[in-house]
Amino acid sequence: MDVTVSDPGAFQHVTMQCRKVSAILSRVGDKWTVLVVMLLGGGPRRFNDIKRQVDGISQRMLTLTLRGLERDGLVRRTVTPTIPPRVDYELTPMGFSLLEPVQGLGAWAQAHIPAIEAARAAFDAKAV
Amino acid sequence: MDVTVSDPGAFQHVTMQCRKVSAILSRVGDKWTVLVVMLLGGGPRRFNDIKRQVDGISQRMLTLTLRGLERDGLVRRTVTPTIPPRVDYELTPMGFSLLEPVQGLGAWAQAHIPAIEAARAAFDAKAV
DNA sequence: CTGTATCCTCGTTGATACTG
DNA sequence: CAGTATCAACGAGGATACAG
Repeated sequence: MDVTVSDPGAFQHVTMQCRKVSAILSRVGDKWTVLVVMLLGGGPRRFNDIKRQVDGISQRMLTLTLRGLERDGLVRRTVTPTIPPRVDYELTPMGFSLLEPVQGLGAWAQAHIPAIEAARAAFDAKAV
Repeated sequence: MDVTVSDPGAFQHVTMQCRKVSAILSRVGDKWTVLVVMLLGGGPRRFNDIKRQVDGISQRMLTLTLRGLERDGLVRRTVTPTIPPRVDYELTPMGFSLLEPVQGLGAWAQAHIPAIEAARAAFDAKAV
């Protein structure tokens, strides 16, 4: 992309855009969203499947997370009105397209875990 | 990377890793961190320069954000003990390396703003 | 200029219980 | 099974004042 960061001035007139981008980014930094998206990257899942695999998430939070993703058009919710009801969640094409940049960041994070932990240890050591 | 998401089973044994990655990702989703990192991508800045350019950030939050970045080894803090004191912040090599994946995600976000806003409008319309 | 120290509020989260 | 409703607790964040 031509989003050259080396131009400081570029930040003056994109503030508006930055807000929106920042808002979207915050969803990626969300405690559960990324985990759910990554999981759904493996294919459709039912509500309780997700709940079981995303360890530690509460029913409430899973509902909210899925609603948010659905609202943003990243996930599609399919209800099969049987008894008991069955609801499947799956990534939309846009949801899948998010997977790539997220994995890029995930790869960076994974690659730098040792360096970051070392830096923290060094920092904390200095701070007594 | 070989982080194939098409393999559902891959999530069973990387949970531990996922936690850490998720924690790092949450910093990217942080309200201010990304903005500061992007700004510093344009070169070293002084405390108040950042405060002015990252519009809306409080002194307290800027301090905390910079401390966090410094602790993680992403930003270097240089104090010049003059009167009044002068403190410069700049990205470390690791900080710069973060720029690339972050921009990847930023580009995705920017490219999908219209689609997401449309999806939200459609969703909200249905919900009455 | 560059922080630190309090206080206080608001939003987010989790636990729990209930419904279709 | 797949939610919704309600409530309590916690922590992030802003405002303000002060310090080196």
